[in-house]
Amino acid sequence: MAKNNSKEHTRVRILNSAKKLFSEQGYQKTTIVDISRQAGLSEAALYEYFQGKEDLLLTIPDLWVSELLKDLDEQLFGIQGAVNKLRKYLWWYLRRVEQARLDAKIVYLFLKTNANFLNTEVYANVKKFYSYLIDIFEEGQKNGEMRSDLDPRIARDIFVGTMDHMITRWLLKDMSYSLFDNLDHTFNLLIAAYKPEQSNSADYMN
Amino acid sequence: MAKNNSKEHTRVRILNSAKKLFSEQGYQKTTIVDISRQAGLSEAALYEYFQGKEDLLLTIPDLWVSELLKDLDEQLFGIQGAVNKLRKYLWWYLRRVEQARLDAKIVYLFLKTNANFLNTEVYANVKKFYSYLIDIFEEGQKNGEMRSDLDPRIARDIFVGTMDHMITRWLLKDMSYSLFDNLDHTFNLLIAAYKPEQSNSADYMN
DNA sequence: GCAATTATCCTAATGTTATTAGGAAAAAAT
DNA sequence: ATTTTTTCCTAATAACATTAGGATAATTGC
Repeated sequence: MAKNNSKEHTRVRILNSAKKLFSEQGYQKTTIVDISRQAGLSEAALYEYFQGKEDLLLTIPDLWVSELLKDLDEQLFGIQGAVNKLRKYLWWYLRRVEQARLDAKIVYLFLKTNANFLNTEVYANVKKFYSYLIDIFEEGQKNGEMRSDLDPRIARDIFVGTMDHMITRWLLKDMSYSLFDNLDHTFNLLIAAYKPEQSNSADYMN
Repeated sequence: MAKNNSKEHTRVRILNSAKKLFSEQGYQKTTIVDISRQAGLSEAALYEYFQGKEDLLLTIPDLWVSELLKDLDEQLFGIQGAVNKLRKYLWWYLRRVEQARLDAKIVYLFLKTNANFLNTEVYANVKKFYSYLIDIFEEGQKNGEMRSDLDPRIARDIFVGTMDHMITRWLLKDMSYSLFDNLDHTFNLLIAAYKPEQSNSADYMN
């Protein structure tokens, strides 16, 4: 345990250094020397723990996204109705993003660039993460919360697109405000897109 | 003219080589030697035309985006109503993207990564390009096509987010289908989000 | 037309970085 | 206490981006 512990500890230390430097200076401008110094090691020692710079870049989001995925089920457990689930999904995810800014920055700004991204575990997990939404939209259609002609994949595209855009903008603006500003309005607009065309009555539910 | 012409010609040849290679192999994996060979030059000669690799990366989108911006006014000229303008905006832009896949790939996958992006002419132009939408939403509110409580900036975020997401996905999937598949449905959903709450009648307009 | 100037290009450095070799020091196992 | 394994380090090595310095070709001014 002691061995494993210190080995794991060093690994984590390197990851955190990389995370910090990548998100501060960008992937390209961060050198292996930077990272290993920050972690209190020589460059060569770093290669005992990671295959190289790219491996480092891909491992960071891998950990974060699989952690998210694990939490997602639990968060939505017991929530009734598609709209409520959707709302929880959005609020929960944005909070996680605000809590893990560095990870988010790496995922949103540096990962897509990478040529190997599509063959990564991360990519598979991101897909799972988003495909969850499809189930929610299908549920919404079945129970009448959402319009019957809604294509769940397109509904997902709009939802994910809006989320991702908000996050990317926030990251580019140096995370200088809260992602929750005006979130209610945004959410209501999205719901309006998904809702059945209303004829009358029952507008006081919100 | 002859001088200028051949100089411009070489410049364009280099740009096209870079564009091709960046979008094929990614920015990082493309070397200056690759680019200069492809353009039929030595590495050093390339530096007569561009300051370096990064300059090359930033110049490509710069040209494309400013060209788009020039065209935009003309495209929307004479179109009546906010919904119609929005529709035209979407259809026109996606066509331009399909026609300039390499440029689009560079803008969407490699540009945001770059640390200097925010200080670029491109960034300023992208902002202009998107802020056009705000005018459209304001017009829609004034003439009653859109709900009065609509925040134009948020409406824009949803619109741009959805577009960008569609395009990014399409690029990552190797542009293997048309961006226009299901576009009508997507557009209708978005419009539903923006429209005033309808009470009755007049549902047959589409 | 011809010397002078300028534009365009090349070969050969230089410098920065990622990655590896080869082995020392420390820790763990026998 | 010796062997084995883990962890780390000081140099290489190698891939690139970028520059130096100058050759060749084109253009200009006379």
